[in-house]
Amino acid sequence: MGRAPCCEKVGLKKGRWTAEEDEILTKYIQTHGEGSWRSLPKNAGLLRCGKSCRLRWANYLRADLKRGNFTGEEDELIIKLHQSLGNRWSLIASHLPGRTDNEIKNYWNSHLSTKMYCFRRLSNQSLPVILNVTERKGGRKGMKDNQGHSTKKENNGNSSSNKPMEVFIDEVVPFPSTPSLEKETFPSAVEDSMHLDPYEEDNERRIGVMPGSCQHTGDGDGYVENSMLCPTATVSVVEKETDIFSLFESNESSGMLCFDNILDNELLQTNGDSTLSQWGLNQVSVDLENSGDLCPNRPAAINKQVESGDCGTGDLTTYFCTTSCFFDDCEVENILDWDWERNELWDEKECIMPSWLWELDYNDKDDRLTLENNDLELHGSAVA
DNA sequence: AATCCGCGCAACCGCTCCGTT
DNA sequence: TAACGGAGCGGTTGCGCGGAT
Repeated sequence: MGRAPCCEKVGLKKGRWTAEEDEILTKYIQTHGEGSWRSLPKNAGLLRCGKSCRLRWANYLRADLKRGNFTGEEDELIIKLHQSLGNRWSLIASHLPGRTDNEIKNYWNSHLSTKMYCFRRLSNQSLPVILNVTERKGGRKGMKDNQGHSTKKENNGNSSSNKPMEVFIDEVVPFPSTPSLEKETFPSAVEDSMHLDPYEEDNERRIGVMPGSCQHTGDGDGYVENSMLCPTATVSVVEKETDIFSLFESNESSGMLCFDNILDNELLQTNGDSTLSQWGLNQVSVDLENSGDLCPNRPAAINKQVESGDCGTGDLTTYFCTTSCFFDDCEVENILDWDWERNELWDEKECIMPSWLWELDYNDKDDRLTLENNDLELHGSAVA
């Protein structure tokens, strides 16, 4: 027994709104104001469901709506808010004047979420795997046949409605979680990109690329603001027998295991001898007020905050970085920053896009971001 | 020129929340 | 306190445009 319909559906029009309908709805709301959506269609003389009227008004006809592409600032804000709030689109929209929840949701699903490179543990596999999450493929779907029936195939109970985000797996690669698994296949692109053989003499050492983020951790009043400033690819060296995936907490909403989950949980509460540093990551605190000159070794967003002076007395901000860029005065080996304008990952120092992160068959070694042996030494000594 | 395919986005659906009776 | 109904939210669908073949 289903739920009673929200309105009498018989005889109601569905589908795209016409200009005439828009005009009727707009004039009615301008005269009578918003609200009473259930009775509105009847009173206004529209053959539409009240919900449909509300949606049309809220998402399209309202005068205060902003049109046009999302700006870089809006992108950043959406990412940041989504990190904190999850899929609460209406809440996110309330922070972006002129943007609707529907618009932001669509934008997130089509632009922002699809380039995330995430880790995921498949339920039927004992070994963690790396999934290459690529952009959504497939054109029209669910087309109707000429009788107007949906042609969508049944999926044997694996309803996509249970999956918040579609994930397309190009390649599944077993991830060696401990040295005892050292002969497992290692992601070729990762291995290759390092110009290192992870299986040579020093077998204690293991190289991995973890998609990550710079993490901004509040203002000293005990509140941890889980806001992501930028996703930063972190090159880390793992020296101890640690199952990285034991650190991951399942993302409740998507089931994806993302690097941010690590930062959201245990790593935020760690100290110098923690698992954080085992992974070649260090927590760096910056005194925003007294930080002096801008440091190229910091994430750009931190420097931007310092530069703008957008901070109060004694404000501290914290971010995580690889060991090689831990010290402000040391030589930076690599800081990979997401370029929201280009929608690409860039090496801030070399000004190149490390395409090996996305293209597993990338062959042009000259343009490739490299991690030389001395980087490895730097990682190793600092971790120790 | 015709067809296919990828994608953006408007709109629908079903559920939950919350105020009222 | 329970029942009811309106409003709002988030997930999903599918239309239509434009580029590729």
